[in-house]
Amino acid sequence: MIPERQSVSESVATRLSVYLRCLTLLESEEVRHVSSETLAQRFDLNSAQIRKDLAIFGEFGVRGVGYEVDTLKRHLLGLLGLDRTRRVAIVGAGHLGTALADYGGFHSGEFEIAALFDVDPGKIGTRTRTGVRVYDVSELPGVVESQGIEIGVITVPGEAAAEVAERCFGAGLKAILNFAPVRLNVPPGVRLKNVDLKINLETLSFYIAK
Amino acid sequence: MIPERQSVSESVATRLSVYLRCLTLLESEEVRHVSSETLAQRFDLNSAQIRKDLAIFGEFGVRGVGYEVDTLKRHLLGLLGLDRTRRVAIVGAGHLGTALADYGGFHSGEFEIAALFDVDPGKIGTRTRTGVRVYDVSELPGVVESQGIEIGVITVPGEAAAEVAERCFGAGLKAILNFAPVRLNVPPGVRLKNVDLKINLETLSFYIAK
DNA sequence: CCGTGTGAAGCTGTTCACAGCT
DNA sequence: AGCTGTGAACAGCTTCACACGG
Repeated sequence: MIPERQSVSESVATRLSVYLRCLTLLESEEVRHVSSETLAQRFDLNSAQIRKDLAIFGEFGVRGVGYEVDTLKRHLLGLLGLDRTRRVAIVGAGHLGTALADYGGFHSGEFEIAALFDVDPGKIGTRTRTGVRVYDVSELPGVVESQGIEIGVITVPGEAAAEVAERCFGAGLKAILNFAPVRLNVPPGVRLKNVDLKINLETLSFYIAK
Repeated sequence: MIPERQSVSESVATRLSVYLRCLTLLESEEVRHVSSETLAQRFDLNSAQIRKDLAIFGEFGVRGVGYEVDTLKRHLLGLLGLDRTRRVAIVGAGHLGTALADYGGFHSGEFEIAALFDVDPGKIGTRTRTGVRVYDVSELPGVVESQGIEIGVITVPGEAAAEVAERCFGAGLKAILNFAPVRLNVPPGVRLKNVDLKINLETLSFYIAK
């Protein structure tokens, strides 16, 4: 009935996260119940898709009534594995890495940036503005283990990314968000997502060209 | 024959950018000619897809031979509108905005971060490490016009994003890269791409959950 | 009667396989 | 002979439309 994670498509997983955000907004407006049609109209989604996405994981709605905002939100938090704080390590304490470490958007209890890593002796031992500590990359396995870190964010230059990725896998990280402009080969069981800023800009450029 | 930009799918546009990167790498290795099959094997792509993507825009290859690296690269640069430098404005001179402004990955001649914008009087008039100047957001239309800026990057907090986006449209920007965690409504003719870090992390979290 | 959950239809994007050009 | 360019097959995702349960 409930499918293997690997088999659920990226689009569905992404939309679950979108639905969660919509519900959080509705909750702050003290809306108690919502139908898939109302959700769809309000947030520019397709109602059938919402129902189908949710139905993959169970029957969260009530026929003839709709979904209870609070209940559905808790279900989504559970599905997304956000019923407990997930700890994140950022490898690469450059400007981007430290900006992400201090980025307010993550500090809602779902994610905690537990540590930064770098090779620069001048950075190791320091802390960011919000107090995230910078460790030597060689300490990655130990810190990941002791702090219960599960997700790695790679913000090193492209040349260093492949080696850093190997270290992340070796340290036991099971999910990687990669900002380096290179394609990484991941072992089975590890999930990778790329955020390639240059490719994003080039794609935009394509549509305004000519 | 050559299709309207709007009709070309996002995936194709993104892959053009990927192909460009592959060719740049081959060029640096002084490889002169390449077949779709070689490209596919080397960079883990599908050869039929490469051919089909390229064939949308013209006949860039030679049957029985393959593609000339240099020629194809120039075609791709042209298609992506990168045969001249595209100027970019970043709105939001916080840590993320300044990190992006100084990010080395852009400085290959294709893009130039021409200006930063903020509302904080303490930031206005300053420059980043690499010399990008911070302007008052109210100066957006004037600076966009005088500097020939075409692409906007939004790195303001979610609450401010909708208003900032309107200012970008008003200033005539035709492409927006949005880092704020909100869905923006764009007028026709403007291209939007979202980079939502929280959604990326939540999607990763989904796959390591349970 | 209303809105969910879902089979079926429709559509988009990917891959195959080969005709045709060099 | 070799590899591109491309119609046809295929796969996956989205949307429709309605049966079913509250």
